[in-house]
Amino acid sequence: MSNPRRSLVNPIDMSPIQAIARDDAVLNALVAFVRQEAVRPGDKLPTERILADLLKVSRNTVREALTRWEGLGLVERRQGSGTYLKAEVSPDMLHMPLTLPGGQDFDSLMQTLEIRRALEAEAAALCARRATSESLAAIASKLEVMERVFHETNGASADADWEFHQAIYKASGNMLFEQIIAAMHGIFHRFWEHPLGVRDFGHASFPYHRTMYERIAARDAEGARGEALKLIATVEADLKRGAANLKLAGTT
Amino acid sequence: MSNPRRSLVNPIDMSPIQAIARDDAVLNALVAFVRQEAVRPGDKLPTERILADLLKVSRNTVREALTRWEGLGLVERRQGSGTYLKAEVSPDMLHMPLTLPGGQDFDSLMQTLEIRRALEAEAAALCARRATSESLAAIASKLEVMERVFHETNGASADADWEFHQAIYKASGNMLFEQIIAAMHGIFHRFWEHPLGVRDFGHASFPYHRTMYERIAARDAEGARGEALKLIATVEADLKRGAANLKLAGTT
DNA sequence: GGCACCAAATTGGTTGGGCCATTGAACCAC
DNA sequence: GTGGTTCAATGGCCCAACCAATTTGGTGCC
Repeated sequence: MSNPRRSLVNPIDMSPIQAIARDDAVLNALVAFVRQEAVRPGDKLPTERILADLLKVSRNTVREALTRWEGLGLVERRQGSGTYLKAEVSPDMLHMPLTLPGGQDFDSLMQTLEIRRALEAEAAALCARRATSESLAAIASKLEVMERVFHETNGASADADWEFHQAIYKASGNMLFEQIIAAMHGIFHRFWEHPLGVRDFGHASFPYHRTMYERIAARDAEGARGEALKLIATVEADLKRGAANLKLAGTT
Repeated sequence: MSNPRRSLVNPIDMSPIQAIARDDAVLNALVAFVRQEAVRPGDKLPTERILADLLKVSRNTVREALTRWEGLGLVERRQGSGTYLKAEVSPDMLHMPLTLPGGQDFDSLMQTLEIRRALEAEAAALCARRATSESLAAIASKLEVMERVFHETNGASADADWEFHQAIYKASGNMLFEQIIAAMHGIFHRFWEHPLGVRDFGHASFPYHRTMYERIAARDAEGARGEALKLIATVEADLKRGAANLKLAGTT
């Protein structure tokens, strides 16, 4: 036979690289494609069948790669239509999926609010320092829409409200604020599906949107932070009110 | 963007009709299985073939579901061995995939620091209000270890430093702080593998650990917040110093 | 018994084929 | 135009293999 001790001493032949990562290669190719073709968020990506043929891999492999991106919120798939880019991608992007327990109970909601209070205040302060005239105009526009919808619908301005806040996060120059707070906001939306007796939830926060905007427009960072804190405080009060209702209803 | 006329006419809100998602059902079933069988992180999950047969779906569908979880870091697959749980799962988990472009440059690190500044300050304030005597003792213990290691090793107390901060997050009574800041911390450390010329990085923050602890022990929420801000400020200064070095080195 | 070695069973990774449900656009009747 | 119909494109799912890495268990040699 051959040398029986070969396994103990391995002088050369160390090429462990490139051993795997078939579907990772698909994603890298997709990143290259996006850059080369200047695909913008919202644009359509090549179909799975075309990608499979182009990259000489099975369509199933393409699907698993896209499934990973879908889980990370980078693409959106619409059956019968196509796959669309949802966020910017670049070769050296850092994906950091964070999963944390997000219950539906009062304590969990209160915890998300504590996170939001910290971030909302900081975002408002940063926004006051960094907002460009364009982003200020965008914020003002969202504010006006929100106020108009609020009066027209007698307070049902949740969507416009959220867009106003998002404009502030964008203007803060740090997209992490928007991403993290968006996750917290998602919990609240699942919460509102189960209505809990607080009819005017969020109404008390209404006036602080304009005062916060005014402090931002005045480049008053600490003032903006203060108004943001007042705004969150009203939401916390509403939440506690709802928790009280829930406790009453639960003990019947 | 939004439809400005919708509010005038029809306030009906249809359900977000969505027949089913086959692979979502697989994940839900897996969550149920994990809870029922008390699977702990590190344990092995059923094989793909068994799951497919058990849930009466194709193995391909099982794979797509697991691929999503793998992308979120919830499971780890080892070819030839099996699929292993990597983190706790619960029916109402909050997935927060964060993506920041160019995770290695100065701007990205600065963004993570801005998040950490907001959260660190709030956590310190909450900790000052809520810490029990036990958690206070734990924080003091971590502080002493850190200070001792700092002097013994001439400043190489990064791990002990981190444990001190974690003790504060735990004492804040809101685990979201620890988890989110841990993610930010992870980015920082990954970057620190590439040393960048700042030899005494983090040394300036040393004295503020004790002052922050003293404000917490004194139940002085705003004082603790202030010390936390000072601490982060020194890290920001160090980072800017490193960025200056990097720019010099990069333009040669 | 203890150890190195080898071969089969197990398990995730990939392939290529196929069918179904949904979408959207072109087309047609009214 | 309006409203339906047809039809190709596309993602969702299934099937039955085979490949590659790992584990496992046995075998034979000290």
